[in-house]
Amino acid sequence: MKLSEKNKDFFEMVFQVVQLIPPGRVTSYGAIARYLGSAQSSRMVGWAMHASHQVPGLPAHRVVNRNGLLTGKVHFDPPEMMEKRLQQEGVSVKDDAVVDFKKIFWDPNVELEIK
DNA sequence: CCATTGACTTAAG
DNA sequence: CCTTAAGCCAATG
Repeated sequence: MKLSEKNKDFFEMVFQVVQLIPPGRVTSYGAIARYLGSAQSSRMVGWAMHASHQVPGLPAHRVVNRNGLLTGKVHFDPPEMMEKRLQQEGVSVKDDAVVDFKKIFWDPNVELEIK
């Protein structure tokens, strides 16, 4: 093995965490970033999500911003699919924002435990 | 190679 | 409540 299977570390990690998000729950870019050790580089998580198109079955709709707003909904096939899926999983969305966001917030740092 | 942008976040006014 | 500014790192032109 040489320098072939590197790169994508961050992306892979993001995808894994996103897929680990349980139904009816949501998380934020910052939380994922922190879990990955990028703490303040929540933007990179966003970029990773931008590349999520190469990962089918990725529940990107469960990832919202710190405000619980569906900021990335416009990047979905039909933008309304994001909130649609969330509602489908039992997550109430109002005005492009997740209702009781704090309650259904899923923090990988907590749920996946910190070591 | 430099400049701009981006699915973010926090702080300050 | 809304606007600016700055920090962060990668991708794109």
